[in-house]
Amino acid sequence: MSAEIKKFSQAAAPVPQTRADRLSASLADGILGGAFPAGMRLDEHMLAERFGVSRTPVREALRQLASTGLIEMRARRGAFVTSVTGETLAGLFVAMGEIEATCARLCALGMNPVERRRLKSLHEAMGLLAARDARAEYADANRDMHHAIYAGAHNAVLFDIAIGLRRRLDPFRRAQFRAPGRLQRSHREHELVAAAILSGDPGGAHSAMLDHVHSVETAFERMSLDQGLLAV
Amino acid sequence: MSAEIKKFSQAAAPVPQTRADRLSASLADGILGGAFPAGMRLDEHMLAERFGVSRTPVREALRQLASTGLIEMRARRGAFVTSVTGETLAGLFVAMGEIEATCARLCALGMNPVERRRLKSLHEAMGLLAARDARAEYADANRDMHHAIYAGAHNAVLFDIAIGLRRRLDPFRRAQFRAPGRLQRSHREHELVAAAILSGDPGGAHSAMLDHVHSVETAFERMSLDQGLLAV
DNA sequence: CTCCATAAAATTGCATACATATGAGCGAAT
DNA sequence: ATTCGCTCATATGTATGCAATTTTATGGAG
Repeated sequence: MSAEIKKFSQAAAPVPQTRADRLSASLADGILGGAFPAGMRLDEHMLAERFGVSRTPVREALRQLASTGLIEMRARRGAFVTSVTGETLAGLFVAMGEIEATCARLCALGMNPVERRRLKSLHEAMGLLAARDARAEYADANRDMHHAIYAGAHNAVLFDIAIGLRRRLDPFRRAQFRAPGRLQRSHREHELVAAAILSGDPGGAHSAMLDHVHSVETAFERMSLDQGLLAV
Repeated sequence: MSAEIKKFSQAAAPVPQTRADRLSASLADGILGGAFPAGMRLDEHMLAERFGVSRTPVREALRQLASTGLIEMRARRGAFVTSVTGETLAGLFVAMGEIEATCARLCALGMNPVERRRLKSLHEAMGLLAARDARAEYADANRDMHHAIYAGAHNAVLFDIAIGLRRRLDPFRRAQFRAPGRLQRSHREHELVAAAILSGDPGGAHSAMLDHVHSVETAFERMSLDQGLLAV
């Protein structure tokens, strides 16, 4: 898989060589992991001291992160962790669903035999994981499956867009697999998507994927309501 | 329109306040205008001297441009103007078509009466321009029309993606309206898109928009073959 | 007590200087 | 003649210092 990602991805360097790149990755982890909560002001001096570097690579890392949507920069006012309101989150889910549905449609139209076989075996492996209720492994396989669909669309631009959206949504997706019975339901939805793609049904793949992402969003909303994750 | 853009757009500042922002805009213009040809190495010292600033804002502008796909940065090797091969250009057109088709579909599902009326009047005005063969004005109105469709999807993420793609394709779209009869044909295609949206036919809007973008791509390919624009 | 104006502090923006890696050029050995 | 390896110039990466702007604090007037 990593070869495919590397082939398509334009921006991200495989091994971050410069301090700014490493910082960018660390900051992204910190934001996604919750160390830097939404809305927090990211002071350049503080970050420089915290990571033991000067302000220059910090500034470049911030510029880089701003382009991913993780932070927001306002001239002469500093960088802020993007505060995700319920509205923007819903917008992200809708966009993700549309992009993934588009990829699925293109997969149904143009996946080659090798890609189809891989998609099928991935899906079947996930069935076993779902039966065992192996959540962590299922989540990993789920990521691979979705990436395979992005790649199967055979379009570098859509691939990058999809990867970027997924990165932004990742922190909010993590919780949803904890819902009871979610794995099995996710797998049933995948079944519809995979079947439509493998049988060459573009319209079916499109709507099946839309349904799936909508279901993920709903599962997330339930979890967030239960746990009070979102202050909407 | 500008209010709508401002409302949805996240990143771009309306008035570039910092030198890095101004530089970023200037460099983008230079690249899109042909002053910096594809594949050219963008030397930081050269740019700093050329624009009368230090390397620091130049570097920040380059980072910003890298995220738009206009240039490509390799660690310790410098920045290069992205060389658009025929393949990547085709990928851009496909992605643009899919995104625009998705927006059109969402428009058909959710445009409000005000937006519908505006879309209709924009389309009708373009009919007059096409009849007069007023190419420059038609191109402007065409941009407004497509922007109205992006906005009508009611999704900030998709809006930003669509605007970004359009920016990247802009230099290649300019020529296509010079093809004889292109305006009239473009307007007939718009007719199908607008009718489907206004009648609330999501599937029809989707496919009509896909057809339209494909037609734009074809027109561009003819022009570029005639003029030898692309060294494929 | 509230509000506004002014000034001080803090933070970002920019410039300059230094460190380090890349790649071109040259020379020697095979 | 070709290739390998070394040296050195050049360009990028990083650090630091100064300037400009924003924000906060403070003092006085209403």
